[in-house]
Amino acid sequence: MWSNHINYHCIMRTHQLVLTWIENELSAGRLMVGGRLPAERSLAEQLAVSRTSVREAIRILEAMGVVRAGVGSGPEAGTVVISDPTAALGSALRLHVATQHLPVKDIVETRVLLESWAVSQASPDAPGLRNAAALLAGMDEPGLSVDEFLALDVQFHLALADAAGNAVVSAMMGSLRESIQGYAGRLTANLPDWAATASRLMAEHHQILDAITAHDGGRAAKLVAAHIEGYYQEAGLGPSA
Amino acid sequence: MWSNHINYHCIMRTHQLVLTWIENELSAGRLMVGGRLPAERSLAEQLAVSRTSVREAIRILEAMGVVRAGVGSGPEAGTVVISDPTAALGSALRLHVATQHLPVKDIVETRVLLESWAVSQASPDAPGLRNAAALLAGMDEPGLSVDEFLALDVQFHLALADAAGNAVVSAMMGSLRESIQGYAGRLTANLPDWAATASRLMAEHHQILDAITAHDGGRAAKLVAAHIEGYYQEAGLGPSA
DNA sequence: TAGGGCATGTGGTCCAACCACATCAACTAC
DNA sequence: GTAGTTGATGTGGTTGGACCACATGCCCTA
Repeated sequence: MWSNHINYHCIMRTHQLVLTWIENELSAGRLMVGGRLPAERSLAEQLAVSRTSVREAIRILEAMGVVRAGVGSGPEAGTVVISDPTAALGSALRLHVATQHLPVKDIVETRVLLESWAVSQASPDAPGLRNAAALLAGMDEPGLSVDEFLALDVQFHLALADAAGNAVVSAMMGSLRESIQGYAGRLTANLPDWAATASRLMAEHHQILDAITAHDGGRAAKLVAAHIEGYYQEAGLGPSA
Repeated sequence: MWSNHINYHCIMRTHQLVLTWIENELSAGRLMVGGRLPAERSLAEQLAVSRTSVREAIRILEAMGVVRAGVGSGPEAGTVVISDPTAALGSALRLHVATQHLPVKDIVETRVLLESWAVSQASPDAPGLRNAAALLAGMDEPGLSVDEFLALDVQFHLALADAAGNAVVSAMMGSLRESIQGYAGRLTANLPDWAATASRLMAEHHQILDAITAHDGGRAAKLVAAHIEGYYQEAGLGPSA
C-alpha cells in the first residue's frame, strides 16, 4: 500500500502526499508524541494542496491512533501527536470481523497464543503485576454487577499482557479484546449460572497470578490457555464457530 | 425531526456516522466482499450528509483495507469491498514505529512468537506448504539478485504463517513484515558475506520445511525462532536496539 | 480592579464546481 | 456490413470558498 520508500517518482493521491510528509516528520524526529501538527489551513498552504486533502490524511492518522484532533483554542485544541496503536488495530480487526473474513475463532485462538506467551515471559516483579493483583482484589468485592466484573476482568487480562514488557504484544492483545468485546458481552447471556462462573474465573485468576509469582511461567501459560478457552466453550463459542 | 445540528455535535462527527452505517451494512450482510458501495454522491444524499464526509469515511476504510476505490467505469471502478487486514495493521504498525513508541525489538520478538506458533501448528499437507516448497526451489536458482532473493524469502515466510490456517495470525505476520520491511532491507547492507548468509538461510529453510513434513512441529518452531533471531543478530539488530 | 464582549484561531461541515479516467453507445467513414 | 472515431455518462480526485461551533485571551468598559 503506502510504500515507506521513495514515492516521489510515483503518482500518488494528494492525501497520501500529506501522509508521507507527516510520516517523514515523525521518522525524522521533528514531530514527536505530544507535539502538534501545523493547523490544517497552514499545512495545506505549506504543501500546496487543498485543506480537504490535508483533512483526509489527518482523518486516517486519527483512525490509526497517531493523532488526536481537538477544536477551539488552548492546550486541548489543535491536532496533536499521540500513540495509541491499540485503537488502530482494534478498529481494523473489528471491521474485518464484520466482513466475516476474520473468524472469531481465529481471534480467540490468537488471544490465547499471545496471552499465554505474555504470562510465560512475565517477571514476578514486573510493575504491572502489582496492578493486576489490585484488580483481583477489586473483583473479590461482593455486590459487583456483571458489567463491573467484566470491566475489571478486561483490565486484569490487559495487565497480564503488559507484564511481558512487549509493546506490540500489548497492543495486539488490547485490539483483539476490543474487536470481540461486543461478541463476548453477548456470550455472557448464555451462561447458566453467572455466580458460579465468576467464582471459578476468580479462582483461576489467583492460580495464574500465583504461578507467575512462583516463577513458573510454563504453568501460568497453561492455566491462561485453559482459562480463556474454558470460558468461551462454556459460553457457547465452540459449537457455533 | 431533530436537526442534524444537535445530532452530530452531541453524538458523533458526520464521517463517523457514515462509518457506522457502512459497518452496520457489513455486519448485517447487506454489504459483502466483492460488493460495491453506493457512489459517493449517492451515499451522501442517502445519509443526508456532504460528499466530503462520505469521502473521509471511505478514506478511513481504504486505509483499513476494507475498501478499494477506483475511478472510471466498469468492473474496476467504484468503491468495492475487499478484505485486506494486513494493509491496516501494517500501516498502523509502521506509523507507530515511526513515532518510536513501538520498538523494533518488540516487533521482531512478536514475529518470532507468531511464526514459531504457526509452523508448530502447520499440518504437513496444508495447501500453502506446496507453495512454500515451490518458493524454496525458486530461491535455489543461481543468479538471483539480493532483492529477488529477499522478495521470495518474504513470500516463503508468509506461506509458512498461512499454513497454520489462522487468518488473524497470517494478517499480523504480514503486517509485522511490512512494518519493518524498510528496516530489514537496510540491515542487509551490514552483512559481511551475502552469499554465505544466503546459503545458510536456504539450508535453514529446508530444515524447517523438513521438520513440518515430519510432523515435528516442536522442532520446526525452534528452527524458525533460531532462523529469525540469527538473521537479525548477524545483521546487527542486537547491539543497537 | 472586576467584568463582559469581541477578535482570533482552531477543527467540523457543506457546497459547487472542475478534472482525469474508463466504459459504452451512437455515429461516421470505408 | 464492418471498423474506427467520437461523444455521453458516471466514477472517484481535487480544489476554493464559505459558514459554524468552540475555546482562549485580549481589550474595553463599568
